[in-house]
Amino acid sequence: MAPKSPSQFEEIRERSKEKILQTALKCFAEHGYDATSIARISREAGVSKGLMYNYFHSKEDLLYAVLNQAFEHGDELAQTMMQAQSPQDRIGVIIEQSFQWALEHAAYSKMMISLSLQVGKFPKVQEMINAKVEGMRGFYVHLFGELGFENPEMEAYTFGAMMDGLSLQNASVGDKIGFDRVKQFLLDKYCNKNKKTDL
Amino acid sequence: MAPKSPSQFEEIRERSKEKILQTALKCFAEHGYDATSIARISREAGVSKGLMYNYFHSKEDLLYAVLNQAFEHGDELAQTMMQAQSPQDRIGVIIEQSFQWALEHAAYSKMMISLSLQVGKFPKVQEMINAKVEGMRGFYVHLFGELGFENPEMEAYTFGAMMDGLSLQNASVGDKIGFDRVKQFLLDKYCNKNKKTDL
Amino acid sequence: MAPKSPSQFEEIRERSKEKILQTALKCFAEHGYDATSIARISREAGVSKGLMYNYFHSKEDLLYAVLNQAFEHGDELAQTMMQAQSPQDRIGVIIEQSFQWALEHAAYSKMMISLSLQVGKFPKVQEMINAKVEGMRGFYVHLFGELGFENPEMEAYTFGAMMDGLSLQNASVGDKIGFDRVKQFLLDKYCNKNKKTDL
Amino acid sequence: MAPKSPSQFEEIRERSKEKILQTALKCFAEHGYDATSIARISREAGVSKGLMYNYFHSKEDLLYAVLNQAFEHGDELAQTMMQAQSPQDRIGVIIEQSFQWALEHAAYSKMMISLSLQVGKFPKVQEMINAKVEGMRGFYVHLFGELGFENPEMEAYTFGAMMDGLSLQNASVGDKIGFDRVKQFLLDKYCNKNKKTDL
DNA sequence: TATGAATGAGCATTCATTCAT
DNA sequence: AATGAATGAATGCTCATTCAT
Repeated sequence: MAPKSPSQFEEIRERSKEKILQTALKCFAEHGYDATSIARISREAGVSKGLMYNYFHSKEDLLYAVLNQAFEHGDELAQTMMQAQSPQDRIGVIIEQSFQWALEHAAYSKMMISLSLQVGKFPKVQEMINAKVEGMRGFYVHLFGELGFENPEMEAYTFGAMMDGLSLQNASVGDKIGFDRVKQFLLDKYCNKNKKTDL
Repeated sequence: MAPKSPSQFEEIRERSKEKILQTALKCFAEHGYDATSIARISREAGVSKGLMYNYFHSKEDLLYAVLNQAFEHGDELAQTMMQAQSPQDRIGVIIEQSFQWALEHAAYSKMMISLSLQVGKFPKVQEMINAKVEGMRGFYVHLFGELGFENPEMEAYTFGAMMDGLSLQNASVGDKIGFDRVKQFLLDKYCNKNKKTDL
Repeated sequence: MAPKSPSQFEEIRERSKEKILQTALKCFAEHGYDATSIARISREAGVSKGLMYNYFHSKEDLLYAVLNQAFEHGDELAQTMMQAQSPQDRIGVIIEQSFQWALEHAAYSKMMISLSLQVGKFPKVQEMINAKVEGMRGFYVHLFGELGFENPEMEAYTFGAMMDGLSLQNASVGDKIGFDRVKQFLLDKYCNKNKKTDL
Repeated sequence: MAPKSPSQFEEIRERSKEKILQTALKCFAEHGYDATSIARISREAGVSKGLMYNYFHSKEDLLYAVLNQAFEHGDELAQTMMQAQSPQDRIGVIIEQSFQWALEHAAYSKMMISLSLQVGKFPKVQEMINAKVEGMRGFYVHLFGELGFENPEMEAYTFGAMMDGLSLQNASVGDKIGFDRVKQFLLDKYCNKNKKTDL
């Protein structure tokens, strides 16, 4: 009965929006963007279809919002990676984190790869992904230089391709070969870490 | 006056079928299976929607036909690869051919990757792809053993992942970094070939 | 400003649903289930095609809903029939009511007969109709026994067949011969009622 | 090689036409008019789709041709019936023949009833059926007069309705109650035949 | 006479989006 | 802020019919 204060409205808005975003991420990752209907998202988020259009202009808009949030998480991850001191530690952290992330968020990777393949359809998505990839590549090149490789650019590029390939494998058929062993192999190769990780 | 001869009909059939298959491949690759409508394929192939069902029972059937054609191409490639004599030559041929194939048939790769991500939807496709991949992996492991690597299994696996990753790059954003240089880098790394290719 | 109340929605839903059901019955009866397109029903009901799927999962579902409504009417009728005291009154009521129902709801009869002929296609419909018919037959046999017929089973069966035949006549060519006279003839025959009905 | 004589052509025409008609009757009876595609008829008749349009203007035309042929058979049957000498024999023959025909050609009855229910769609079919029914009714009325019934018109009408109803029963659920017993019951009732038939 | 490739209108169904309340 | 009824264009698919040979 009592009129709500502006801040209360704001809070309600944020809660609904967040709920929608989370549900949308889950659905997009689980079934893909195309196969996820607005009806499903709204049902699973417990809101009406109409409300979704209150916060997001269109289904595509919702996708961008979801991706932006996801990229923010990715950035936090990148920050963590860069805090390691020695180059060997840094690449170790990258390998560790990448595997962990890929395994824990397989559905999410799947969505990203899927989107990146629909070339003309989501130019904004392409841009977002490209920017990330380019940034990552620059970082890799520098890192492989520090590690003393002769051709850091190509090393960085092929290393990145390999990590992408592993992610693709995981996204498509899952962990059939044992990613733990692959991770250990890579750690040995790039960091000379002989001690087993506890994973 | 006389009815068309069976061979005339056969020729007409083959021509239409081939036209549809090619257009379907192009569309599936460019926009993905789901986002490609029968209407679009028929429009771009210059035939009626109805005709497609004269040759293919369903959209899914058409997909399988396209894939079978693709796999036939792939098999021819595999034959070529295995004819090289020394292990160094073999991996060289693999690298050369893979790059060439990926660049020339980016459409196929794109479609395959896209399909491999829709896990539950096309069990037949999964099977076809898995069988190929497993076969390839076995071949790789043996090859890296011959090449004297300490851990041929992991080397094979990471090498395969890298090639997949490159293919994915090509399929999503195209050749931005210069695959020629990457190819040369890999040839140098795995075959000690110092002479530049003429590309 | 405020969202519609649940009861408002409920009312709107009921109105639309009822409109669709009535139109569907009319169309199914007039042209048969197969020959009636969803487009036609929605057009005649004055709603969009899409809306129909808001209330009924499929065309078949819509059919079942229509049938259920019809059976409810039938059940009410059966209740009335059984309230008559003497056997003569009961068969009189049956004859009166059957004629009245067949004439007033020719659409229902037509649809039912039509469906009952498509044997393998709607097992559920077959079941529903068979159950009704069997129940009715049992009732008839008992009744003709009470009326003192020598072979109540056969009398009941042929009586039922005759009523079905009349219904079929009405459904196909309409009342060409004057069902009133037929009804009077049957009342005279089975109830010795000499007084004219007011129909 | 040798040019065919006109009579040879004629013979070929007749053979093809007859084959198509027979197959069409079989298909229409088995699956109904609507559910039978031209493709199916031509396939099962072993001719091309095009040829069918050489002999019959349309699918509807084919239906009329099929029905005409069928009615001719029916007429032969009627001739047989009328050759019996006494009225008692005549109605006996009618009952016997009707049951035999209905049981042997259930699919065919089904098609007729089905068609007769699609009122506006096949006016010609309606006409054909109505003409037959009227003719039959006249014959029945006369017969029931000869048999000494008080109200021959109504007796004829209800008798016809009953036979129709039995046919409908047979067409929809088949012989569940034992038509033999029903037949015997009717023979006893109308012909005072006490001797069992050998069926 | 005979063929079957080709057409296009029609079907049931789905779904992003709008809007009155 | 929030609802869900309503829309209509699009989808995969079917089938009677036409036509060049």
